[in-house]
Amino acid sequence: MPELPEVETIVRELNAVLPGKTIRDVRVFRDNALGGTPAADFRRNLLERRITEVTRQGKFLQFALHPTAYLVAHLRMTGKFILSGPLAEPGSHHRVWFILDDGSLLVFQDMRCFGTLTVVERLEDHLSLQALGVDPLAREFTADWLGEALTASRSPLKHWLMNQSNIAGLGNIYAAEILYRAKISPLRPANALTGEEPRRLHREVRKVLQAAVRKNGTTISDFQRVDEKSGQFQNFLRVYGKEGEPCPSCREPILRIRQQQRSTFYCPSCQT
DNA sequence: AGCGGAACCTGTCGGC
DNA sequence: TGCCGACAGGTTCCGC
Repeated sequence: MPELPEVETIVRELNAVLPGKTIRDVRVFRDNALGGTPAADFRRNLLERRITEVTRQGKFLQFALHPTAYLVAHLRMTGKFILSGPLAEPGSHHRVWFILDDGSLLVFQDMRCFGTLTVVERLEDHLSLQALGVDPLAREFTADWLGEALTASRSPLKHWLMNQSNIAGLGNIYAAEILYRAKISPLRPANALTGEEPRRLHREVRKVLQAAVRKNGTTISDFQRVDEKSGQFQNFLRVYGKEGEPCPSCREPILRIRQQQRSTFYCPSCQT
């Protein structure tokens, strides 16, 4: 489900309310997300820790805890964090409740059970975080860096953009939207870009992500913010999910193809 | 290095 | 109505 703009939206909203609150209790209703850690250990590692800050790296959320440790979360396809008042019973997709010292509830819910929750002492201990590439909203993500990085791979661009060890945070929707706006075919090998193309791609990565963050992300079927409101960027998508509809620029029908077992939407006439 | 396939789960939608 | 396959904002592992 969520890509960088959706995770960024959640992080901002959590950060507005969680810092200063202490985890009084943890209730695990289904433990798929814990990666084999026994629920009792998971609970004990979080009990009586105070949340100091919520940050993001790529699509990972990081809850910094006092006096020590981090809760690292990945929402995968259908994970959500919802803030709630006290509840008597868990909802059908509630997996974990974090009960806070003011009586409120941070609910981790996840229909498909792909999401992950991990507690580590130091962020350096989290292998998946260590494998991430540059965050596209960070200062290090420059046009020069991108141009250089692209030369190292012959992967199709769509695949390259979604590889989290290159750029951390892009997924299926934004990769398609970025390539459309940059007028570059998703099928082109990464190292085949020439002239101004890397610079154009860099500009669109930044522009699309920043615009999507301003709209609080994209809600297609079920992305929800912390307060259960929707994002609004779905109203600005130009190709994703629009197979057969006319390209906004040239009126040719948008195509849908299969790449790496995912749908890719693009305009075969504008994107070359 | 890169690709296809399968796996992890649940739900929805369209076709017959 | 009901069954069945395809598909879904993700990642990882395995074999060629």
